[in-house]
Amino acid sequence: MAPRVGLTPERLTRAGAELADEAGFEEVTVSALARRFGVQVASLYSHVKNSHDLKTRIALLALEELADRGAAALAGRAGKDALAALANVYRDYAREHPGRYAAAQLRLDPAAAAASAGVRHSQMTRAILRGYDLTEPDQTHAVRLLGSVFHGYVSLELGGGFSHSAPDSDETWTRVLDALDALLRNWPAPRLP
Amino acid sequence: MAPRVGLTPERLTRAGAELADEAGFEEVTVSALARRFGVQVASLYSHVKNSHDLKTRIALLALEELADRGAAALAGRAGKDALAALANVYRDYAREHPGRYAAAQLRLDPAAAAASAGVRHSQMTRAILRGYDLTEPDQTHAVRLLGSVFHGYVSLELGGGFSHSAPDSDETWTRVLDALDALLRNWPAPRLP
DNA sequence: ACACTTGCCTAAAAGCTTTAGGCAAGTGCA
DNA sequence: TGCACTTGCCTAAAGCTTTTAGGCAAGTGT
Repeated sequence: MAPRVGLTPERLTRAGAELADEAGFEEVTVSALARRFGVQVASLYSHVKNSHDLKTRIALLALEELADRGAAALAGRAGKDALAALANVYRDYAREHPGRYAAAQLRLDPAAAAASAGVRHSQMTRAILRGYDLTEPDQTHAVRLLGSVFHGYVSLELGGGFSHSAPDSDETWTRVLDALDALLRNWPAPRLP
Repeated sequence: MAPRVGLTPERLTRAGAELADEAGFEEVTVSALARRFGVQVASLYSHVKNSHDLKTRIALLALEELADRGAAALAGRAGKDALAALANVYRDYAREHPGRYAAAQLRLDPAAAAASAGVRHSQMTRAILRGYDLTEPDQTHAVRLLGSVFHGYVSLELGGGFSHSAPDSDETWTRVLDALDALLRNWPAPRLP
């Protein structure tokens, strides 16, 4: 055995993300990761504080990757084009990397959350809304709605909620994007009680 | 110690649900439950197949409770009234019982899923759509959209995504419901490419 | 009163987490 | 080149969770 394998927090995080995609995020464990590197379990504790720390790092990696993809997809697009592009980033990422996507759903403590790419995500959604005519408080409402739909749809679809029933989930997805576009172009005023 | 505590699968499931709400669904463990009943760990294995079985039972309980509340809330309501009532059932349940709500998100194997209250949930959402003018394929699209928004919003809100930023999440929630109502009253035709 | 069922017990193996302390492979500096 | 120093991975060990196997005695039915 090579005396030094070259462990680093970054390599552990990447390997953990791969393991999550292959076996599911719940299977990501310090032991499993050590096994994967052919190394004793205790060795990982020099690079990672504990199991929770490892999972948090994977979550932060996933959020960064998602934000990077989102930024790339948004470049040069506006309006419905931009809306669909960002939405597809989330959906495609979740399908390609289900374990990482699950990791991104991890509840982060406030410290980690502040240092995460979470802000970039809401900024990207807000950027999309520049193509529509919404004033300030409504923009925030719309950001939250879009976030809810993207996350909710992807998460239900990944859980198998839409499989085995017609029509096809792809068709619903395009119709949902049509509907959101229509809604944003015609955002309703607050309803008086 | 009383020689027989009176364990049953039902009591274990209920106690597990309470534990989930108090400590979080990840803390629900056969050991913790045994501790709570003042009983040896191995004793639980006569009533519950294994850890996964226990969690599945809690998930099924939560789905049933949610469906019951939904049915009660929907009785005698239609249109936007019904929409808001069902939506609030999800949101309120998640706030009152965060652990149970997390349990309801558990990936069920197809067997358990078929025996779950999942069908009642989509039927209730479909019932709401009777107050709007949608024909068949669009109804399914709308059911999926509503499910996504309800689940997505509640889950982001529970994760703290909307706290510590103005405006208040309650306000966004009512505006989101207004928006969904408007959207359903004005459901867009498929956009031709 | 009897056998029978069954509820909870003890025992034990196996896996994951985490801490403490050690040795030797690399690194820096004279 | 040789030395001290850092640090990467190791062994050891304790604690907790899961799960199976087998046992005794509290209830149940006849």
